[in-house]
Amino acid sequence: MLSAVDSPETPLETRELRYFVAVAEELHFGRAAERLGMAQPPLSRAIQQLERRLGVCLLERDRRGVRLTGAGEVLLQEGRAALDAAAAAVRRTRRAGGADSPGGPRDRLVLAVKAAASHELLRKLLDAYAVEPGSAEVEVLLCGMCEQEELLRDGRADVALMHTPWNSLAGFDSETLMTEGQVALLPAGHPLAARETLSLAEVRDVPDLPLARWPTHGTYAPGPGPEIHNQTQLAQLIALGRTVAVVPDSARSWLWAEHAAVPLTDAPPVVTHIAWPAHSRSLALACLVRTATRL
Amino acid sequence: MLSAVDSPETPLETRELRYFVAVAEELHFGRAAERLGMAQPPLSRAIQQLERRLGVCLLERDRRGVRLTGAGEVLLQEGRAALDAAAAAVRRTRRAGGADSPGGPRDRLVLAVKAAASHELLRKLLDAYAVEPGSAEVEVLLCGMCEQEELLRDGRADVALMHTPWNSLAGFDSETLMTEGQVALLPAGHPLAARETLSLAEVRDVPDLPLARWPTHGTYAPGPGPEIHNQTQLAQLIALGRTVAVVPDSARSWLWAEHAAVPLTDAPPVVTHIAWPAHSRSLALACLVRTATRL
DNA sequence: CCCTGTCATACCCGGCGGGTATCACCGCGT
DNA sequence: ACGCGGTGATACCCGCCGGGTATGACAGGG
Repeated sequence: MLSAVDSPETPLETRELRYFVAVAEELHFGRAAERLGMAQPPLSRAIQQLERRLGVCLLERDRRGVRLTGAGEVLLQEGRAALDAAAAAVRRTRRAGGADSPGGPRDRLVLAVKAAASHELLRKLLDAYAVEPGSAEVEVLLCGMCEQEELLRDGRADVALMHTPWNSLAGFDSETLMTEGQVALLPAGHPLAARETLSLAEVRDVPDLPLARWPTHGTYAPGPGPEIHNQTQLAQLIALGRTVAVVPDSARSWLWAEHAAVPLTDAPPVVTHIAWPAHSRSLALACLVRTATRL
Repeated sequence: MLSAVDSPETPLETRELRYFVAVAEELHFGRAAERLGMAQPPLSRAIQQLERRLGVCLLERDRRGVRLTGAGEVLLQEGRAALDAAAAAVRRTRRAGGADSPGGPRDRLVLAVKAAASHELLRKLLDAYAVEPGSAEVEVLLCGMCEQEELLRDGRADVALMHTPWNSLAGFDSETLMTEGQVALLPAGHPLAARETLSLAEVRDVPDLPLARWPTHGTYAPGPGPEIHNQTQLAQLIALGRTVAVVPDSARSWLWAEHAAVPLTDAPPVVTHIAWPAHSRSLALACLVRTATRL
């Protein structure tokens, strides 16, 4: 009631964002406070202050738990992005601080790649880049299926190999490297393994072979198939005749004798991109991108 | 190859970022402090703390003034982005707070358009959108030549019409709307006005007609021509025979009798895009984009 | 009913962000 | 050469606010 409209530019500290994001993710003040390493009352107070400062109701406190309002959803998303940006600022500054050359910052690149991605492309890229004149040391950061975006956003990586449609290129600069089709991966002895081609619908409807489920941003879509954590596990399950999977053509390079690959007619093509944070101005990065597009 | 030990994750408050950005932009602690509405000593101390926390030297204090180190340049750029993200979080949350509909946030869109942009496209877009089922109220925010990117980044706008090569689409999602050539705009009586076509080199080298200079991000490139602030001024100067300008085809809609437009053979085409912050999930926005791409 | 688990309130304290006064240092003017 | 102005750095103090502990209000469940 006192400072009703204190609003003219109150820039919102990252501490407040961290607090809100924690609460919004946990939907529970106690757990959020624990995660933040603090007590619950000051956290409650901080969120209240935040709501008053924004003049917006962010959470609906039902006696039993907490729910996000529409504005809360927005702040959760935007707040995560802002926190990522701040974290990226710290990481990139620290990295630039080591070797201090005013013209072109950092002579080291962190490249994020799916652990399950095609090894061949990566190998060719690294080999070609290593002999480039402007090349820098490249640290390869192997990650899970959908982590590249986060790594790039929060500064843990400088550049990534991404695969649409699984990764989103939103918010990054990117160049297309290659396009490939997809194949159904099934046990060699299965009746469908003899087919020349298959459709997605056929693969999905095999009664004795539930389609394997990959994690998307840490969570698994509901379904009958097994939850896949890594490529070896998937290969094993297919060899055992327990599941079928839809994978890019390049997965053929790691097929077992017990596997069969059948081209899919209507699966979306998988496009490999090299992506980096918008507005990057590192010479080493530009050189890597150039090398990649020329491979 | 292993990442070095980052210090125990000190997430960097936006206050510190504001301080550093101010100092980095002013390159002067006194002026920066004044701009921040505070005294100089605490600002010095804050920057020192920041440098110690990051373990990086950001500024080179020469007795006379201050210069940025390489790491400082990085932090300036990244810090601005992070501050924009935080500001955007505040603005978008406030806007979402008004009408609280948990499914689709905000039923109002702010569209940023160059004041000098083609009126026709905008008119068609707004008319077509108004009759769409999922449409929202659209506030048109007229801005200068290069402000759309900042408006979109810091949340003052939800969507923008941009024109490459002047605007950069880096960091945004976008769709292409139209492509047009460019023409030379010169006084009707000028000898070159009778030509069928011209080349950029010819336009640049007219001795009595220096090429007009548009601001790029608030600053003017050096050159002999007059500095242009708005379309009316440009039209006047051309009509007076004082300058020549290179403008998109669509500028023909506002030609005066005293003007002549001659197509350029080698000018880069101007592409109009509709762009919005990556990861926007507003239904109203999606509908606007769909409308735009269809007309 | 009481017990449990939730978030909110009340109150206190210490740290730190910010202000004032001052210093150390250099370039420059006469 | 010397003082002067202007730079950023240091010293010190204080008030605010972020955070902790204790407790309250209120719902659901045994």
